[in-house]
Amino acid sequence: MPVTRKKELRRVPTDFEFRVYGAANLIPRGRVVTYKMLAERVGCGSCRAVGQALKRNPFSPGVPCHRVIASDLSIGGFMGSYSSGVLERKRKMLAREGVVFSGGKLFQKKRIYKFSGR
DNA sequence: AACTAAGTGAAGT
DNA sequence: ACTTCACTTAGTT
Repeated sequence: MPVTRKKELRRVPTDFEFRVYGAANLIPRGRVVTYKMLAERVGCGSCRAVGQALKRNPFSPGVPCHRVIASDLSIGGFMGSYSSGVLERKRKMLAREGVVFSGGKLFQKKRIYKFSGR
């Protein structure tokens, strides 16, 4: 068999997904954005849609999906899970970039990256 | 039609 | 003031 593709797991990202990944890719190291902001940036009125796209992120290490947090400054989810372990990993990654969480919330608001232009 | 890595508001503590 | 719960929203698959 020529192709060992696993159904839709490796399907080509849709236009919408590319938009989301592109926006996420603009987030500098040491900064974070909220799902809502990302949603607005990609012209999407639904933060959930963004979450779905990030979840299926094919550029896992490339696109900094771990720099996207919830609007209430809580860490949100990661890889489709809210498990302590996974979230812990996310927190650690962010901490390594200087983004510190305290009490489950972002410590410094100034770490929030504001999308500039348009 | 069903799902979602969210957001918001309300209520309780 | 902070935490928890339930409902709603908009968009994707």
